[in-house]
Amino acid sequence: MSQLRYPHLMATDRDSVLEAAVGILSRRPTAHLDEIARAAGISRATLHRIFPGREALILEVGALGLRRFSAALDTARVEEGNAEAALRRLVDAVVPDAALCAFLAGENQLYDHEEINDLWELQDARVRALFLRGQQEGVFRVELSAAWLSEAFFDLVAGIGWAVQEGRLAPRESAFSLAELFLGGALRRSDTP
Amino acid sequence: MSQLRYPHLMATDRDSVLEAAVGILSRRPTAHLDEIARAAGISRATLHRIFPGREALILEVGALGLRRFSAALDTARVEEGNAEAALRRLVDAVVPDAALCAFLAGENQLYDHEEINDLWELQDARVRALFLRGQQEGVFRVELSAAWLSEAFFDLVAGIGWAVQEGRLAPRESAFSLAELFLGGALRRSDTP
DNA sequence: AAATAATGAGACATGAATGTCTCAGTTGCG
DNA sequence: CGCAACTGAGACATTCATGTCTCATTATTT
Repeated sequence: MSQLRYPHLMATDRDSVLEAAVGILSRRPTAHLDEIARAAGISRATLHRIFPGREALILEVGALGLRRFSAALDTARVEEGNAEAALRRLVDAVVPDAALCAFLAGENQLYDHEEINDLWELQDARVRALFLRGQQEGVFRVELSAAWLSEAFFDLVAGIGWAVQEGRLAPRESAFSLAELFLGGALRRSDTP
Repeated sequence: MSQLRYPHLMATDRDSVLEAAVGILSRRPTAHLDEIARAAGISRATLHRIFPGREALILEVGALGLRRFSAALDTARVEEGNAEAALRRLVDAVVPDAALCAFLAGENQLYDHEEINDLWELQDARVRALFLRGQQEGVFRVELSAAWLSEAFFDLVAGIGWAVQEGRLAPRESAFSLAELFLGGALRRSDTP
């Protein structure tokens, strides 16, 4: 196989196909391989040469999403400093891959794959830990469980991904909109703490 | 057909099947009809007798979701009184049907059906109008667009539906968690306005 | 209790998406 | 220039969900 020959080039090639696939799959998870191949600018035959089949493709999309999300957590250094600042850094880091996260959130078929599941659990735990830490530091509200804060955060990231992809939200506004709504809520306040 | 014979009984029967279908479809939109039939406690043959086919079933699930959501908007009287109070009423009214809304949010296949699309647009406009009114009244933040507030609200409703369905959130906490996070955000505040 | 209707189980055909193959055209590299 | 690898287009078989049908069983009504 060629990926053994040109590992680096092949990796970016695979990733570019995967990103094209996300663009289609995040909207319609049942899209035909034909459509995905066309979106990636390659033929169905080549798509099959890169990924053994649909299942493998979906799996790799999930793996890519988790890699990106993991990298975003690293970039944002979520374990360091003030919890609110850490979350804002996470928002900035994750917004570019929001579409990928939207796919992850909606695709529960991946959850019977052990390796993917473990990796997801790992990243999810990091996010939950961030909220728990923030609650202990008195930064985040304690009336809302850390699990729900984490869940809601993912939901809104996915929502950002969908909204941007369908042109309902300007990409430049996305990070601000996500951070402000999630952290500050919808209510107007006279004094900003 | 029997629905002509016992219109009322048949309606509730249909709805109960549809609700069972939502339980499966909101998680896995590609679930086989076999699985849906078993979840509804009927055979695949009977499922076919009630709904001509998969497409018809999906369509009716969407229509049910929109009926419920429309009814929730009516029940909450979203056009009346203080916008914040109206939204809190809406949360209470919509939470019982959160799973249905989660399906609606994720199912973009319905959007090429004119009747469904129009009905959806109507309800969506009511929600947007609520946020716009709230902004004009000085209740909701103006830095976030009404469109995004509406989008985010749907995302969180869907998230509530998923979380409850998968046991990650207690049903009794769901309305509180949704309203508090959406309205107040994740940040702890010294004074509650 | 008899008759009628509804249901469930299963067989069967159909169609669509997938997986596999071949071959001609293209690109890239020596 | 020539060779090797890669790609795209298409044909083909296969698989599987769907749609349709029949028949025995159950329930419902009269």
